[in-house]
Amino acid sequence: MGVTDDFLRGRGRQVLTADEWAALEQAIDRIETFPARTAITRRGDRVRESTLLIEGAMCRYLDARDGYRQLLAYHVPGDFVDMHGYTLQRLDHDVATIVESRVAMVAHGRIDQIMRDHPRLAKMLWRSTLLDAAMHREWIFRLGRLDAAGRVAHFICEVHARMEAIGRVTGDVFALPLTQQDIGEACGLTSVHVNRTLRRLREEGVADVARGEVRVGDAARLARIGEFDADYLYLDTGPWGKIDV
Amino acid sequence: MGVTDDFLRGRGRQVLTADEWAALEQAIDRIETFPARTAITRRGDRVRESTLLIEGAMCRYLDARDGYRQLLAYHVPGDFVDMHGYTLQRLDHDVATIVESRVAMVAHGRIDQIMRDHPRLAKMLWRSTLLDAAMHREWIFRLGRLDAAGRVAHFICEVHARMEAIGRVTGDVFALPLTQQDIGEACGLTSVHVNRTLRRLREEGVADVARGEVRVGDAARLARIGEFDADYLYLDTGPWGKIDV
DNA sequence: CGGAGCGTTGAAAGCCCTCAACGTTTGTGG
DNA sequence: CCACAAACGTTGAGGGCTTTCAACGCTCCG
Repeated sequence: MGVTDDFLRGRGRQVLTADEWAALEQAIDRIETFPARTAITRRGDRVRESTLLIEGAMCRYLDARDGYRQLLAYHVPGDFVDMHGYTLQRLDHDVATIVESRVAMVAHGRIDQIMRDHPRLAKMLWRSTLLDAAMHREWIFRLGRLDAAGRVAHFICEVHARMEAIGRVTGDVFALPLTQQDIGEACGLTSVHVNRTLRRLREEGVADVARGEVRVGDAARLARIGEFDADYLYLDTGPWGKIDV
Repeated sequence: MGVTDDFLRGRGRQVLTADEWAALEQAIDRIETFPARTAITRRGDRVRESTLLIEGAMCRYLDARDGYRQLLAYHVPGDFVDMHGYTLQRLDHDVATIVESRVAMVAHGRIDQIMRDHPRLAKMLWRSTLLDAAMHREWIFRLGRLDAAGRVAHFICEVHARMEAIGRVTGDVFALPLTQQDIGEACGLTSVHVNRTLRRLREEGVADVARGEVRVGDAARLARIGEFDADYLYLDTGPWGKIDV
């Protein structure tokens, strides 16, 4: 059982052929550990390898002129953080750790090999980038159509579902090592308003976000506030989408 | 010169091998025409083919509880509108035409063949979905960090750049067959406020949006208002990203 | 020519931001 | 182990941007 096990966990982990499994494991060049709050890649950088998050938490963001930033994605263990860099070559945003994180580095040359020799596996990597896009779409919806409570609730719901999928929810509690400022940057809100919003959610028994943890008090209500439907995470179909190439 | 020529135009159109060209052309099952304002696919639908927009304008969107919708993407000729459906199988959003549109239908079975036999071509299709994701990210930024004028300006800049790339800008004018309501749905604004915002942009000579057309008066100023940088469209690297598989 | 959809404008209300101050937690070095 | 500083969290007041509500003009098409 190698590090790619994380990539498959919670994604259905259907049968990999021995060949495919080996190709995925061998694609990993090395494991690296980055400290908390560290930028891994900058917008415009040419990238020659992609990173699979094994342990920790990471994010992607764009900077605005006024110094604030907009989070684009939040990453949990098992996520390919910048697989899109394989084909696009240059990143259009920054990538950073939230807490100390262990990541597997995958050289793009290895992915070329997978593209040539393992079309099913290639399709799975493609799929991981499409899930990113699906989450992006839901973030657009969140920012465009929901009010502060809805945005925060939607964000919590998403992370909850994804943490659940990788077995990192204990009871109704899961880790969310973000400051209120971070949550604001994800939801297009100021940290002050995030504070007020979290207080309301807490007072109403919907969710308690504090000290890097979330305790979900009323998941159904939280989902309703955030107009959340986990469909877009495609948790049911697994990494292969039940089809063959 | 077949219909896929559109797909390649403005994307750099590097050399395709004769085989790859043929595979792409043969992947097209048929051409269909849909009337204006018609939903092509609904959220949750299982899809077995993808659509390449040849002529017209299309969009993708999510519905909110209150009846309003949030646009997720705007599509111009040459865009693969739902290539992600190939791997995800089921759509997480609706797809519709804006005006009457001619589209090429590509059966997913044909893409399976391309995955097996034409890794370079497969990588180009993958790439097209990654460009979608890059645009999604920029939409997140737009909604999360910009005010009304910034959002509208950013949106206009994006469409301008993409229309330019496919040779559909004449002077400083290009087609944008959207109502103010549509623009609001793209930018997370009400149509009333879009109206006021467009008036201001018009009065200041920055851009004139009316009667389904945009006349860009001051592109530099427009880009500054929208904090727009076309990097994320990857117009320079072309469909192949200058690498080989 | 009539109607429906779209565009335009004004007034008032609401949500979120800004600014400011203070309390709390965390981490670090003496 | 304590002290201190820095970052984070909390709360209040006031202001601004956008929404809501409403009315009316315009355009286009049947």
